[in-house]
Amino acid sequence: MPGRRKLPSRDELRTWREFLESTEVLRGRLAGRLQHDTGLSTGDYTVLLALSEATDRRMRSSELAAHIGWERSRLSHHLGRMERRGLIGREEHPGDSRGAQVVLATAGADAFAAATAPHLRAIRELFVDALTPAQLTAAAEIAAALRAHLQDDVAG
Amino acid sequence: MPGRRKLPSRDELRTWREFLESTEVLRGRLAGRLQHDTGLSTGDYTVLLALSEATDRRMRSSELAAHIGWERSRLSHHLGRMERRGLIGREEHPGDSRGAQVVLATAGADAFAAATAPHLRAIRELFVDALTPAQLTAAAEIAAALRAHLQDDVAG
DNA sequence: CGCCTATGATTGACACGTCAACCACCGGAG
DNA sequence: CTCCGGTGGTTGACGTGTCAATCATAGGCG
Repeated sequence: MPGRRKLPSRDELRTWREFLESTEVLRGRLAGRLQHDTGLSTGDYTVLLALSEATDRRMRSSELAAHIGWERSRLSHHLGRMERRGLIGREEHPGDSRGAQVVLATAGADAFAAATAPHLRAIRELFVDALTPAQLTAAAEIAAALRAHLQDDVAG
Repeated sequence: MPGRRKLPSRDELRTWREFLESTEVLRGRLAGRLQHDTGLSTGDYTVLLALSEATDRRMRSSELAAHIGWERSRLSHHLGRMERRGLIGREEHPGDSRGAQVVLATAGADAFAAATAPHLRAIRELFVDALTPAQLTAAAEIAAALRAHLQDDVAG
């Protein structure tokens, strides 16, 4: 089936490059703003958000990893850095001494509380405000289509 | 102006999160495929592409940085790694001893030649094929809108 | 010519991510 | 009880990215 092996057209490629580049710039700009305004990285924010919403503000490490979609190793490294800064703590899991509990520290809760409004505002300013309502809808559809397609790609 | 300070709605936020996440997965999948198939990172590919298209297959370092939109420091680090692997070489610029010329090495040209078809095919399979023609057009428009908006954000 | 600033490029420190190896503990089979 | 595979989690090595500092030369000006 020769059709299956066709390479992308010039236009498709240009679309890809511009899509790639603009989303990369967007991501970087948002990260820079968060870092500058609040001293947190987007990774920090993701972890703190998950812990804030967890019952008792603590979560098993692998549970946390699954919840935010990170590899365990990545999370472990990141938690190490966050622990050094006093944002989170680690405690032994009662009943399974392999396990670790990640607990939201006071400094972490404070940092998250201070960060959330500016961060959401930045998302609105840099992403939502950039697009028309129709484009925003299209973005959601594209995201869904990509997710579904990439899912299939892994499975089959 | 209270309107200006409004936070994104739940739907807007969900769109943002899914957009962010799906593009991240896409990027990672493409990078993994390129790495696996050809031993090159996306950064390697970007640099090699630019050098391949340059007259005489060489380019001034800062020129290259501007062309691919990288910071000079980032490029310098990356070139160091690529030079170690024999993909590129560095020569003194004739007429400006501050300058460095980056030259495409034979190994680099070969690696790029071998990588381009698989990479383009991966872009088609993972990105182009995931979207309907209408969605692809929408993606191009979104990219353009984001680029324009982020441009303004820096300027004004 | 000798100074001075701007520019081209590199470096070092550090955050972040992936991969593979590893360690410790759990729980079941013999 | 002992062995053993599976699971939870960490570690080390290394590639990648950013920021700030540094260094050398270019090029103009006195």
